[in-house]
Formats: sequence, C-alpha cells, structure tokens
Amino acid sequence: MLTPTVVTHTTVRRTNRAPVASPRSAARCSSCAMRHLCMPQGLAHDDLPKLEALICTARSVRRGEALYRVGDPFDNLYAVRSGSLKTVMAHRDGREQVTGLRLAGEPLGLDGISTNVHTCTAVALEDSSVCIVPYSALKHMCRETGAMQDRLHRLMGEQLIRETSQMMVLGSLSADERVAAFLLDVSERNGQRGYSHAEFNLRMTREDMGSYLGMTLETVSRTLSRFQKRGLIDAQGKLIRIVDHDGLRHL
Amino acid sequence: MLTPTVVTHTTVRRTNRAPVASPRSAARCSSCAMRHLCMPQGLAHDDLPKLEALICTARSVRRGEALYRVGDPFDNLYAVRSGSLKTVMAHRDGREQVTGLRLAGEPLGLDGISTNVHTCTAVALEDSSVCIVPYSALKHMCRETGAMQDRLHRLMGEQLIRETSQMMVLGSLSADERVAAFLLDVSERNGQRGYSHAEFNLRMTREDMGSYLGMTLETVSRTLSRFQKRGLIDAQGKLIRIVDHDGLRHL
DNA sequence: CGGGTTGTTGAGGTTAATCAAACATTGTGG
DNA sequence: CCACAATGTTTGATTAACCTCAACAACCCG
Repeated sequence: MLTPTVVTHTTVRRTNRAPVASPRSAARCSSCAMRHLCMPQGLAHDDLPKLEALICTARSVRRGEALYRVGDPFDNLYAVRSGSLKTVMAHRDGREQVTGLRLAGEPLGLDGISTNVHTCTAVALEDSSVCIVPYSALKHMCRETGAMQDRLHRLMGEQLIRETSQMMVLGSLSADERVAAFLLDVSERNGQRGYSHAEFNLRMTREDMGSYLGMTLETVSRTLSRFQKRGLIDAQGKLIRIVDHDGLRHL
Repeated sequence: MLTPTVVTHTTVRRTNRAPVASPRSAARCSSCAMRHLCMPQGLAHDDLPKLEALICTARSVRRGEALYRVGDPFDNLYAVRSGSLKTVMAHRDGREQVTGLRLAGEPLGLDGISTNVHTCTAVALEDSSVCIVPYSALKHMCRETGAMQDRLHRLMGEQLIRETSQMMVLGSLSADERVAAFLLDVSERNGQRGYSHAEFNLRMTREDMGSYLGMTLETVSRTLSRFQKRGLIDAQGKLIRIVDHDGLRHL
C-alpha cells in the first residue's frame, strides 16, 4: 500500500524525500508561532514575560524530513511557524496512514504526552520551520500561571475534538463528503491564520489525502475532477480554489 | 436514534446486573474509580489526602439515560465506577455516530475542555455509576501537585492516542479487521480492570458497534457469525468469549 | 406472556477498490 | 538550460466489499 522505503541500487540516490537530519538551524524565537500557541485568548499581560522566558528556539525541517519519529523520546511540543507537516502512523503490519495535517500556526507533538515517547512520525510537506517548546518548562510554567494552564488544556482539548471529528468523517461520510469536508476544514484553518478561505496550496499528494481520508488516491483524484466539473472547486494540481463553498457544505 | 431518557414507573425491579442502582444517589466517593483516575502510577503518597479532598461524589445513570449532552456546560470530569457508557456525536444533518465506549475505571468527559461545553452526548449502556470530579478543583490541584498535573496530562494524552488509533481503524482496516480490532481492544481494557481477557458482556447493540466501526449493523452481525464459524470467538448475543486471541490479531 | 427491540441471514445493488495505462510535473545532473 | 528519471495525477474498465432491503427469529423488558 504505502511505499516501503524502497532501497534502490547501490547508488543511494536520494530523491526529494531526504529522511536525513537537518542542518538544524537554531534561532531565537520570541514572538513567532508561540503567539498562536499561547496568546490568542486568556493570557494575562503579566504573563507574557514569563512566556518569553520559555526557552523557545526554532528549527527548520526540509520537505520530506521527519521532525520526529515514532519511538523518539518526547521532550518538546512544537508550533508550526511556516510551512506544513503531516503526521503518520503505522499498523503492526507496516501499513501506514496519515493521521493529521498541521498548517502554520498550529501545534504539533501532543502525541507522546502520555507515554513520553512519540507515537507518530511528523514529516514536513514542504520546507518548514517550527518553534520548539520544551515540555518540562511549559509544564512548570502551567503550575505557576493559571492562564497558561488553561491554554495548554485548551490546546489538548482542541486536538481531541479535531480527532473526534475526523473519526466522524471516516466513520459515516461518503467519499464525496469526505473530500468536501477536508477541503472545507483546510479552508477554514487557512482563514483562521489570516489567509484566504478560498484559495490555498495544499502540499499533500493525492495519496496522502487518500490515506488521511480512508480512500485510494484514484478516488480522491476522481472526486476532485468531478467537483471541478460541477463548478464546486478549481484545482490546478496542488493549488486549490474553492468556488462554491456552500455547494461543498451541502453535498 | 438516541433513546430519549425513558422515564420508567415506580416499581424499580432490578435485573441481576444492576449493582448499585441508587436513584441519583450522591454518595461520598473516596477510593472508587478515582484510584483508576489518579493512583495507577506517579502519585506520591503525600498527595493522596489532597486527592481525597477533591469533592468527589457519585452519580448513577440508568440504561439509556444521558450523563451529559451536546451543549451542556462543562463542569466536571467523570470516572466510570460501574457499568459502561457510549459517547455519541451528530453531524449537521442529524446523522449520529458512536464515537467512544467507556468501561468501568475509565475516564469520561474530556471533550468540552476546550470549549467549556460538552461536544458529545454520553449515554449509559446499562445502569451505571460514575464519580464526579469538578474540573475547576482538579485544575487547582494540578497547580499544586506536579504528580497530579502529570496524571491529568497523561489522561488526556491517552485519550488522544485512543482516538488516533480509532482513526487508523476506520481509515485503513477491512470490516473483518475492524471488528477484530474492536473485540481485542475491549478484551484488553477488560483485562486492565482485572476482569477476564477472554469473556465479557458487551452492552452495545450491533447498531452501536457498527456506528462506532463505520459499518452497518448487518455487516457486524455477519462478521461475528463468520468469526464464530471459524472458531475465533463464541458469541451468545452480547456475551462474547474470545476463543482464538491470536487468530483475531493476525487476520 | 406479549409486544417491541435487537439480532440473524439472504438476495441484489452500489460504491469505491483494484488493475492498468497514459500523461503531467518536479527535481537533478549533465 | 535541457533532458531524463522519478514521482505524482488523471482516467478507464473491471471487480470485490459492503450496503440496502426484506423476512424472520430470538430476546428482553415491562
């Protein structure tokens, strides 16, 4: 099903998906995506200095590279600063599935909180940059600041709701409805970050989308084509424009 | 779809599996399921008194009754003390789906943390009893006690992982595999509570199971029958005995 | 015990998967 | 910068899995 890291011939010719370590740029990250992570609502102004005190560095991840992998020790939470990543899990038998998509401004890495080990792999869909938030420091801060505690809880709660919603998508929607729901979800999240609701560059492949939506890449492709014919969207490869928002919602 | 709190009459004739069936009893709950919620690992002995100080009352919920509903204000977390419940969500168009099953000893109510409002409805599958843990008190306590904070985080993290796993089940397993995965999951959780791995009374209907597993009740029924013919299980209605554990795992 | 709910099983239909092939895009090295 | 190779996308034909509809049996529950 999923491409099993095919070892090509002796010449280890690495294609774009270089699963190797990064140059690991570590830059100070003062008000980057931490604003998204912590600011939105509820953090008193008094608390801001404390927040900034969190050792918060940035790391860049190249397209195809893993930010963390299944089994890696869990030390940090992340906030996507730019770009986007997918999270991937594997069944015992090796079959893989995309379990999530993270856009700029969204948190990442909450898996692993209960086991101290990451339970999925996070792979960059394009050259991306993330903020690193040491979990122990964050925890400590949550003990001092109620607003911060609320914020972290809210973050986890939001993730819970997102996953429940995806369970609903996978459990009771038709292929058409799944694709529509996915496009609308991405559209909305894009809007929340201040970008266009109507047009975005979705860096997942058709295979990734299919994996996330519980269907094959062919069905995804066919569905998008049909949507286009019906005047619901305008898709040029990965660039997607939503033409008839309501039409998608009322499928 | 959802049984609307059927009010029965005065004669409270309890069947055999109606343990503590007090009509909305509010009894002190010292070491009940809070042990499961808080004790398992990591809580220092010094912290126990504090834990007990949490105002923790019990509430009984009759079969078919809702412990809380979508939209109810979120004030409490719960721990199932006896019995079992399902959580249910609805799409915009009214279609409902079972999103979770909670057995005795398991936490309930984490949905709603981010919005202060419950996002699903929790319905008792049999006459059940739950511990009530006021969220604000718990939060306050987490600020004082690191071990308690860890415990709550772990709880939320475990829920996240459960839901991700269910996404994987729904997204990439065949009907047979889904049913098998579900039976093994319930078996394992039953074992964790000290009951039998091999035999349990699953109080969901075939329709509930189908809804949870993204398939029709007929397919669930057929699958169970086939499993039985193959000697994998022995199912007498809701009483299920797992005969060939490994056979189920390696479907 | 009786009526409604729940569970089982069969026949036939529909959706989406699979298999296959051509085409498009991307990234790389010459 | 071009050409090639690899990856990704689209579309078609066929098949398989699962759903729908329907009838009946079993089981609670009151």
